Amino acid sequence: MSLTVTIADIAKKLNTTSATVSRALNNHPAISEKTRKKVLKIAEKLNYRRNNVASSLRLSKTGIIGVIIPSAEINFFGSVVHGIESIANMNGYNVLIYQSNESMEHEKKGIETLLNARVDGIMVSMAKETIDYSHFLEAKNAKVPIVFFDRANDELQIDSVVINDYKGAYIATQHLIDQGYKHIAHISGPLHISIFKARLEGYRAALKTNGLKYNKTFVVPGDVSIESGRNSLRRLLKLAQPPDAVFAVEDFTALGVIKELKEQNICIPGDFGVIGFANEHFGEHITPSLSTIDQQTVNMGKEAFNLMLNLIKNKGNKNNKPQKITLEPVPVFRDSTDRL
Amino acid sequence: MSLTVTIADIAKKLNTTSATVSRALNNHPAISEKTRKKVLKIAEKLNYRRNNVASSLRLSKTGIIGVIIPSAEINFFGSVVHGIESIANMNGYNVLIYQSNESMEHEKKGIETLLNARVDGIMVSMAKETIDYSHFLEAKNAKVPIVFFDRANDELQIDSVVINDYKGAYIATQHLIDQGYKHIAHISGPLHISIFKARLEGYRAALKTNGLKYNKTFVVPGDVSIESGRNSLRRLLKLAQPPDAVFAVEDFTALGVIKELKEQNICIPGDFGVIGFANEHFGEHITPSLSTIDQQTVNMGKEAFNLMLNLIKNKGNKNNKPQKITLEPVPVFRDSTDRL
DNA sequence: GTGAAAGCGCTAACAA
DNA sequence: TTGTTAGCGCTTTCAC
Repeated sequence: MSLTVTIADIAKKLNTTSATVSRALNNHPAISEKTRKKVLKIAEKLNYRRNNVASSLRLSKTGIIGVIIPSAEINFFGSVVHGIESIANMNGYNVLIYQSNESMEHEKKGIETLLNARVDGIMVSMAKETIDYSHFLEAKNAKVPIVFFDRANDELQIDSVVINDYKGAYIATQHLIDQGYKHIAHISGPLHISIFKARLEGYRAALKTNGLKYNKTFVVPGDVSIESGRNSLRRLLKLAQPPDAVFAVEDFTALGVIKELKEQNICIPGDFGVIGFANEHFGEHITPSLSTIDQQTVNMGKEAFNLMLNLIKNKGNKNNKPQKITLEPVPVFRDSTDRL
Repeated sequence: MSLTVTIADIAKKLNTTSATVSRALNNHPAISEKTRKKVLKIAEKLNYRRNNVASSLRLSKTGIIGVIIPSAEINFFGSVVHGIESIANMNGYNVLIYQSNESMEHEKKGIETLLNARVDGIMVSMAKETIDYSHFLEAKNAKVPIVFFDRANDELQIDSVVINDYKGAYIATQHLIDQGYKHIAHISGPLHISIFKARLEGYRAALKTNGLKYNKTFVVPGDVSIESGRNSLRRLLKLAQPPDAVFAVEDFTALGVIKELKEQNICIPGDFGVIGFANEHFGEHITPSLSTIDQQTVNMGKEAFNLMLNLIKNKGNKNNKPQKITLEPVPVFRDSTDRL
């Protein structure tokens, strides 16, 4: 008994050729119903399974989409991948995951690996560390469609799906103002990543609209982590005129802020308001529960995959300017800002 | 300019043959340093990239490991995948993810897809729904190595990595006893899943060892969710003689218990102790922080991959009986049980 | 509607 | 050390 059954084996059994069998299995129009049935029957009987590797080589397409994310352990990315996968499978694509661990080197290696694997497209949410973009351009040069989601870079002329971070930040800041907080600080993320920059701008815009003056010392650069939340808050509290609320660039930072405030016995939301960004699962369960901005993760994955599908079908429409889909942020207000 | 550079292109430039180029690129011993250097230089210059699809077809191996998980959105699985990936990449393998969404049908389709993709091995954590195992046997018949992690089935003669759930439950229960709780209840999971059954048994054993009598009304069947934690606790508190502690089958259930206790103004851990299982991320951040049993997720992924590597190297050693690695549960005691 | 033949890009046995 | 040759399994053009 041979380990792998090929179309040649089926052909032999039927005194026909591989070509006919291939056509039968692929529902080619020019095939008689009779032989199609015969082929299918034998295929079933021999437990035939198409060798997609051979097929891929012949067709120059693998039906695999590579996805590069910073970490599978962060809810947000797991959730976006979920969205991507659900719709990818419906369209006959498989998803190959590569984790960058927030490292640019890993990310470069990921692109390299995926290109070698001849994936039909690459979807990326950039690592925090990434400051050089040559690897993305390499994919582009290799004519492999590429799409960013969430952590994108606008200058690369690459399609992307993001949420309206500016608006989300604006809403978050406005909410703090509405709740009566007067001195609102912001702990930012790495500003070379456009979403983090946009959040800073949304924060500033909300201050301006409300006639609050923008105070440079109230913006502390962080790196999107619990620790950076803690440290940043400590710095803020040392100011001569400390803030009474923080809009943190994302939830883990906000969590660090809350932990530090609790340790210093500062009452949330009474004396200090905190709002994050991302709607990570834990926010619902901590005390006080965390106000935040939801990013429509599953939807983001689906939209990103749709962009990918377009690129694949249109063979990378280089004439058009890059598509950018912007999803609406969804406010999720909970206890950490609720002082009215 | 050709879209893809092949070894033939390189060979032409150097007036040599594909064979030589291939050898040079793969560091074959029988190649002169001189030609190796020349080849590498041209390859670099032409931006050559090996076509792994062709290579896979020739070598009958893809360097891809398929992983089937119930959902990428659950911390636990994201974390195990993280472990698998880290060590897989170190060994030159890539990881193809497939989500079953807890559905047996999806799981079957996943196996089918991965077999067609000619992955070098398949790693699975079974869907809750799965009651028929023919698809796993199909992979086995196709001589594709297969390994279970966490949600395994012992009867299939398939290698697996699990943690010692019995012992974990025993430790959790013993801890509650050590903290002076006298009336310990258990909210269980669906008992047809063996890990949940093992936890119930561990709980009973600990009671017995400590001379506490087993009270049937103290075991409430749940379904692994926050709501089931809440409801079960309400039921328990209505008993004539209510418990003063709960060992919950996993963390989300425990979270439901804590939420309900807080609403009823019952003091944790003073009046009531709570311990969970799984060490989900949120447990560290809620108030009071949740005592639990850690399952060594990343380690589990690594061990599972090592089993896979062995199977691949030994070409599925059918003589030996299946390997089963049992990891030790790691107690994580926090505030929710700390009343001494 | 079916068959013959070529070739996707790579690697390896064999020969030189 | 290098070249020749064959073939992995599939699909497709061209002929009949």
